[in-house]
Amino acid sequence: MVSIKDVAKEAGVAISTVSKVLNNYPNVSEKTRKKVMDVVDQLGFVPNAMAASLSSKKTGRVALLIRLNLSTQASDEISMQYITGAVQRAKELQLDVITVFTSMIEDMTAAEVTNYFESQGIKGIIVYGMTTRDKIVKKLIDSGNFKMVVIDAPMVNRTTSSVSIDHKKAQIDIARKTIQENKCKKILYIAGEDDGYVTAERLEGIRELCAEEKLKLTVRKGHFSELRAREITMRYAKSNDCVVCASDLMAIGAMKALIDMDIFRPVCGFDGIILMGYVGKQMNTVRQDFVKISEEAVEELGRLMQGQEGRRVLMPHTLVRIRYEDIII
Amino acid sequence: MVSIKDVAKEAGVAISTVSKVLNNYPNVSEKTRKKVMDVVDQLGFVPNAMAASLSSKKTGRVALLIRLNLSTQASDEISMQYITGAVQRAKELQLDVITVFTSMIEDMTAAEVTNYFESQGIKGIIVYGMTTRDKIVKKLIDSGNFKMVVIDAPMVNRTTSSVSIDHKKAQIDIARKTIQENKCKKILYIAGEDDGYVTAERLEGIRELCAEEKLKLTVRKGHFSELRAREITMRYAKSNDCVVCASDLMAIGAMKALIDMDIFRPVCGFDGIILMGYVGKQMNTVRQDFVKISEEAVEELGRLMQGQEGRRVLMPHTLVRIRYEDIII
DNA sequence: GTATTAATGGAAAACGATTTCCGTAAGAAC
DNA sequence: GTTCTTACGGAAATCGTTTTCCATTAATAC
Repeated sequence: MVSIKDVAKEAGVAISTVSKVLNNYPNVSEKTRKKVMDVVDQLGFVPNAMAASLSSKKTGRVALLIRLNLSTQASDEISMQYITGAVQRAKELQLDVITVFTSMIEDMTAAEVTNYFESQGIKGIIVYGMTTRDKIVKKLIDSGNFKMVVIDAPMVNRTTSSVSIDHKKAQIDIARKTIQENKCKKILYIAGEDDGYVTAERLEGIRELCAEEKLKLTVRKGHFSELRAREITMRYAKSNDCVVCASDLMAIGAMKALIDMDIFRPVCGFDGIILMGYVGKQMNTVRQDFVKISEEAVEELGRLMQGQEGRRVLMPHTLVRIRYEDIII
Repeated sequence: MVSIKDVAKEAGVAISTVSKVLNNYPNVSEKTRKKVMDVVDQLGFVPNAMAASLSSKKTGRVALLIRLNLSTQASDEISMQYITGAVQRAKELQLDVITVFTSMIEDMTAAEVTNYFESQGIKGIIVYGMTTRDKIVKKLIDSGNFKMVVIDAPMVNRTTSSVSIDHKKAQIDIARKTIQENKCKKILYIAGEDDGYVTAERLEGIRELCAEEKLKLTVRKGHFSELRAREITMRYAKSNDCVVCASDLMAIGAMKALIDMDIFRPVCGFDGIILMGYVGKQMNTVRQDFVKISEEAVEELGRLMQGQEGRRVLMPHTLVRIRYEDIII
């Protein structure tokens, strides 16, 4: 492979001059700059990233740390969209992403994880799917060795940003819409995981809405499980007139139960996954644009790596009714 | 960060001795080895991957090059499983994977792509979803700079292996099962893309089966599109008594058409995606274990990087009937 | 024409490992 | 006790960059 040395020799300048041209240093004459760039193009020179980062202590390496909740294709769809958005935007920003699943690091100590990322030259980490149980993430943040962006958790400090939609507002919006459309009074709410941030936010939303609108609210924990949601619906749907779910998968479970019971109750979900189009009934849901969220996370990470301070980024959500006709390709 | 120098000083030996211990060189006494390893553990030393690869010209970096066919969640599910398998197995083999989508490199010249991978220290590439149109992959192979594993394409040479199920046999197996169960005589076959390897293999399979069993065969191209499959079924299902599809998504489209037309025809698909469980009707399909295939691809790449020659690896497939009850969690 | 300053390019150290080559000490043979 | 091997450990070069610091040249002012 052609090195900076070859370029220097061919262009008749010193190695340091080539480096200066490549890194846009100011004190290089236009003439020299052009001469060097011509040779670079001609020789097809691309700097060796290893050498560059060893020398400069900077790298463009970033990790996407994903917690795979369940091996259902709902989680696949969401994770894949996160990956897609991150990888694409990273390429544009000249970063490269390595994907890591939390399962791969959960039996390491915090020091080991930190060392692992550091030895790989990783300077920034995007985290998705963490819960308050994941002490690793906190240690990663506390270590101060990485710039971090946490998706769907409100962690913000000097070196850490958070990116997410406003889950509380989104839950209120979609529930209000569903309730108004159907003039409901008694709400069955199927919540997510105990220790999740999004679960807490959404739950707070529905509570606030029901208090404000003076609706009766029954809350049960569905743990983001379709089966659990189905069982809960079986048990509590009769005595309520609306089923609000904290995820699409649970909404699908609820809908299946209602079909089995042969009763009608409006159901709404959360996330906007394509699977919703295949269950035969239309349901309201909140669409999160996971690709955009992920793109924004990468951009924010880039900003942090350039020295900007951490902050909270709120992304927009939309209310939709997913129809099969809209998604078939 | 703690360097090899620190370890050497602390252990009271030379830098080179530490390196020899770390890289399992033979001529180090057991005593010295232990002394060094103790210090390594104590200091939490992890070698700097940049420096190591710069010096040794070896890296553990591998790329997973994925072609996203459609942005449907069928493709999401499959891609995600490939990524999951690759990333996990790679970690175990001490490799790290960067994910790249073909869309990101398709406007580069072959030389640019090669340079890009080389400058990143990538030594091996796993390719999934290529068609004969993708000249980039051929150039990557021809460049001789990378060890490669191609999933679902029969490219094999000294430095390139292929991994896939036996698509032809799988198509024969699933079609034969469906046809025998329903005693069919006239088969409507909805094929995939014109220029795909798997399409050709599966098509050859169904042709062979129909010739052997003296069945009437009608072939139409569905381009892996649910909508196209639906239209084709609308048009040709009446005059046939079985619909064999080259993908699950097309099978779903076919099934929807049959429901609309209110006629019964056995339908079978290909891939074994979870979505099949949600369409309400049971269908036969071939299950490909994408995670395993991907794991095997990484292992094969590892073998190639250790000097083994390219070969063809055939993975097993299974015939299944996906039921909602089996997949709900 | 000389002195001063600014602009530019080059030499060399540094980054953190690997690896070759060589010197020394320990062990075996006599 | 001396010589010859062998095993082991250390010094130093190397990988391909970045970056600091210094030397040279050109430009400007007087």
